[in-house]
Amino acid sequence: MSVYPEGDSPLLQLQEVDSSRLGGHVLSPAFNSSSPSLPVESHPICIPSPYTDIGHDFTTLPFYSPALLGYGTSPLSDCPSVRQSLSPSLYWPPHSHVSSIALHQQQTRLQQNHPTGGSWAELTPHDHSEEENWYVETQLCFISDNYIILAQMHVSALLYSKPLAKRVADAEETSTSLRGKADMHYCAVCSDYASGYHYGVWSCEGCKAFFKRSIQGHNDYICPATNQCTIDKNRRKSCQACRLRKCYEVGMMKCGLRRDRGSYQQRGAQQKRLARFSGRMRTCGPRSQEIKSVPCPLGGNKVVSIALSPEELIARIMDAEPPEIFLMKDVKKPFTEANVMMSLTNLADKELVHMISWAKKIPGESRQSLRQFVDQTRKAESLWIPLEFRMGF
Amino acid sequence: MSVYPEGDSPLLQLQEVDSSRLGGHVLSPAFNSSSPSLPVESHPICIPSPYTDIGHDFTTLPFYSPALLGYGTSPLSDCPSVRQSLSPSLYWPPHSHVSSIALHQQQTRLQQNHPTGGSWAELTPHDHSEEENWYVETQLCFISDNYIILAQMHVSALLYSKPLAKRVADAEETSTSLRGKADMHYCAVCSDYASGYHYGVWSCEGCKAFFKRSIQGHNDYICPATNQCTIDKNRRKSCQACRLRKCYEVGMMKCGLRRDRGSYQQRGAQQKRLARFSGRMRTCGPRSQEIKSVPCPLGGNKVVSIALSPEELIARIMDAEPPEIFLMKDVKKPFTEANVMMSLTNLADKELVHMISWAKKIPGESRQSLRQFVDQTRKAESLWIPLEFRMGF
DNA sequence: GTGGGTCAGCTTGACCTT
DNA sequence: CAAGGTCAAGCTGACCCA
Ligand SMILES: [Zn+2]
Ligand SMILES: [Zn+2]
Ligand SMILES: [Zn+2]
Ligand SMILES: [Zn+2]
Repeated sequence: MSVYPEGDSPLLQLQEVDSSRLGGHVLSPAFNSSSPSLPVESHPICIPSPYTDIGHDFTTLPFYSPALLGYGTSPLSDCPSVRQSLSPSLYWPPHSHVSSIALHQQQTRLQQNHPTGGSWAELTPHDHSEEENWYVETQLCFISDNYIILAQMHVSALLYSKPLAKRVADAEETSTSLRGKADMHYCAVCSDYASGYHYGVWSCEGCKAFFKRSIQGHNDYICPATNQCTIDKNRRKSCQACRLRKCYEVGMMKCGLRRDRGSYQQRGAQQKRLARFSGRMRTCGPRSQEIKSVPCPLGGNKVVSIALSPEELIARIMDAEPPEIFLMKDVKKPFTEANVMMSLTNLADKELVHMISWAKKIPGESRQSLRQFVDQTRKAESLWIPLEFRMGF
Repeated sequence: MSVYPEGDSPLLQLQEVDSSRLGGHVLSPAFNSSSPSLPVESHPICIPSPYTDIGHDFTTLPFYSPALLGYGTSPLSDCPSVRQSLSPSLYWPPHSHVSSIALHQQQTRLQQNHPTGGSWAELTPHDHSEEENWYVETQLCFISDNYIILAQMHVSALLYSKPLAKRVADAEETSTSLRGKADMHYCAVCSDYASGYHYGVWSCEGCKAFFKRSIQGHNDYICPATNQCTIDKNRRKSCQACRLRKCYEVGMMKCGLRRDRGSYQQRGAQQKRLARFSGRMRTCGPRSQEIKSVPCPLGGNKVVSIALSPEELIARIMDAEPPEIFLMKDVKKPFTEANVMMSLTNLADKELVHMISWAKKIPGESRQSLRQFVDQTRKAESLWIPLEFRMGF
């Protein structure tokens, strides 16, 4: 039975990798703190570049509303409020519009030409009193037979207390200052002079207010062109859709990046699975992916093409268990904030790929919703711009 | 058989034409020695756009190498010295490489912060008791059937010390007639319900008012995309530039006079300037565009899908007659070099847009080369960013 | 120092006047 | 009837405050 026809798989290159290394890990909560010898890392995961295909129609992509990447503390925090604001990684509200997804590269590249500083290299273990736990989380939920399959992935890392993006930006600024513009920041959205660090990025008053209005109310914008409008100081008013898209693209979030330090103590037992890495970073922990199957209260009344016994279903789910992924091998030395962040993002990319691949192997009704998910993800992959794009590597 | 064995020769041909023309015309020795300004050659152009798609290859773009646009003094001008100071920065030296277009943004940004020249800032309206006639010229050459179509556009502008609206009107007035076309009751611009026949076309209240405002005042719009925005009821507000362009394309005109279909009107001795307005086009005043058709010596025997009689070809060309564009409305006071340059650039931008639009209406073999032209131009459109970007406003 | 509110200035277009 | 005027409504962003 092929849950997902091979020909339709948009991520063939990834599935192939996944298939080759399906291990015996089955829903295991066990945490192997470090296995640097795992072969997973040796496979470069190729996320299709968002900059190659500009012919996509993004107008129906209901994906972008919340940030795709959620950075924050305490990924498994018990505080719902925190989680709600941080975990929306791949959660998109039904009402959200997708018209704002297409990337625009020029503006992004604008910020790229500064090698991120090495401030992080100075970090030493005793500095961790202010460290925060950043994470990237992805989750997928769909119906499989009579169950609701919920997959959660997250990659976490300990970072310094200061918001990473800002630290990177500051590092860039330091680099920039070498050219004489000491304390001048530019809006990550429109390249105008930034008035401050708003909603997680350096931005101008206009983009700040625009984003504020967008997240507060009206935001169903339509691009008159192809969702690739240039957003700069003079043209930012011309296309709201692309402006909002770019706001998200550069990392603007409704919830500010600053987290209250107290969340650090809120880590529960589950969080302890997370392992530290070199004293300042956590790997993805045991199984960064969790799979939960709960009875579907609605009763799978929808068509289930192939009925599976509980045992068979379990077997398939177990068989679909994805490989472990570890961050350590990806991280380049020195452990600059930039390097860590890039590795973290790459790891999140892999997580997403594995999750999709995993979901394909879950039998049953999931195919339809999975199809949707994959389509959206494929289009949304542009969001997973590796850090080098967003941070100037 | 191709008249241009190279395949890409039409544009090269254009280049040659430009070069020769530039040497003989634009660079005419009209300069007044009293001008303190830098000579033309000392201002290599750059119009580098930071917003250019870096992934594009501009090395094969022959369009911009030598000056496609000639900015210079009008042969009729009485104040060459001032003109000289204006013209330089929009010249492309023949040796310039297009590949240099794709510049890094930061680099450009730094360059932007240095407005070129300041001598002009001292110019004040009272210095312009003599009227000056500036013009922007654009030309396009391609093969249409067995003809080489050479289109030349130039826009002349009069700079006065006083508001020039009346002068403009004087220059534009031409009595024409127009025949109502059909039962069209939808806006020709945005497809909304038309409220009447405004400015020569069926149009809605919105487009009517928009066009009114545009011809009355501020109309230096900038398209955030590639001048190809979709203009409909929902998106017409998103791109003023494309909306105005479409207004002109569908035949809106300031004078709003209707022309009888098929009526011919001779203009000039050299060529007949037949003003046919098939329900939407009109001729309004002296035409700034000249169309020359000469037999192609190489005998373009390539496929001509539709054979047109000379009369038909002429008719089509006449039908494609673009609107007039005047600079005066755009120029902001004071007449600083920056303001004038910005207006000139905007004007050239509009010219290019209109020229492409015009070329699309020319039948025959031109389609292919036009396609190339448009594609390249589209890529190069980022070059046409108004001055405020290049001069750091 | 940032999130959010404020409101003058601008654009739009339905409606009105000439 | 159409050109041109009017102005409420919506958007923008500089400014302000907590
Ligand atoms: Zn901005
Ligand atoms: Zn857009
Ligand atoms: Zn309309
Ligand atoms: Zn446009």
